[in-house]
Amino acid sequence: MGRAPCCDKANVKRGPWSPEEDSKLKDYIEKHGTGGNWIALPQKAGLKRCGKSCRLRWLNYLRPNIKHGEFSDEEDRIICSLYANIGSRWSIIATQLPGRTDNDIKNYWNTKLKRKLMGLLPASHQRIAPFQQSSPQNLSSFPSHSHSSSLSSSIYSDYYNHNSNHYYMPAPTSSFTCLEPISVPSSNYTNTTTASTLNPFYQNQEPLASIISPMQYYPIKDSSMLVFGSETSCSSSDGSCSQVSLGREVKQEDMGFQNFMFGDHQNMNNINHDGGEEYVDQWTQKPNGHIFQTQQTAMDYDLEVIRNLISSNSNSSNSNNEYLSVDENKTEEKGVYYNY
DNA sequence: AACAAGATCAACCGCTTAGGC
DNA sequence: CGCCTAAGCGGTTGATCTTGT
Repeated sequence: MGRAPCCDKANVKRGPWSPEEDSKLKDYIEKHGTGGNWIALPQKAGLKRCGKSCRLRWLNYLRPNIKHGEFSDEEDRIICSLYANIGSRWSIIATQLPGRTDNDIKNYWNTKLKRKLMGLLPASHQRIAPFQQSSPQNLSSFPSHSHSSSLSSSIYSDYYNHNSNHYYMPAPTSSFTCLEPISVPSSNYTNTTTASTLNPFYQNQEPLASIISPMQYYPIKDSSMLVFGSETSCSSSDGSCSQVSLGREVKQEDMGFQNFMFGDHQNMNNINHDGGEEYVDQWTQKPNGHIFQTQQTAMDYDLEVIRNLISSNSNSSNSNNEYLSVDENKTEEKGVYYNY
């Protein structure tokens, strides 16, 4: 048999939470924790709410260290970079932004950041799908518009600030630097500690550079294995502060299309040269024991990709499928599976 | 000042996944 | 192994706030 039903929807309060309810929930959780059972919690806490609602309220609002207010340029960068790589996996993105919830990030993306990225158009035109207006040439001229918004200028500041401490791969034609401005030391990485230490922003966090786009870093001389460490910051998704590591505990679905590099040599990535175009063979071990090889071009993602994602998402109710379709254009699965 | 339109974001909905039975 | 439910997650909604006319 299964478990008891979630809640009787007819007898639960809905809508905005009152300060009294917030107080009750917060007090209860601070004293007793969630007990691993959200369904039973509201009754114990004296709340006439669905457990699901309590969970959401706690995770998105009442939980300690929740950060509200303006997103920084750095956060903007992280969000758009991750979005380019993993799509709308808000909970995963949230793990890289301590204090931010997936809901927050999702709202921010949908209401502000997306528009910033598309902000090359006047505000009065931004509701029109840009891809139906812009030629590829226009898109590729993005950097020349980079001072049109704070986001753009911050993003491109690194693009223009070429120096030996930055590894980035400006795409030959289009140059989306959301993907690029994470500073990376010039030495080859072999472990998380190195990346984290040399990137102050990522101290105590994942070395995001490796998540954003591993592909962007491989041209560094020879094989530059980027390895995820463990994540100790709270995930917005479950509030349990469990270890969330994109490299180690990422869900199966997150691994299939994202060419994350993993520690423990679970991945064996080789750089190849094929007719002048670099690509990477990636060997990704899935949780089910399969080893999954993908191939990806060196150019990886750029602004156009993000814009296409935005565009295709707005044209479809199934954003996941849309995202994957874009990804599939970039990634050629060889369809080789190895069972352990 | 009043109204409309747009922007924001908390909350809900519904689907997927994991795990108990 | 299949059924069932809780938890988790992303998409969507709608109330409220802000801005423009």
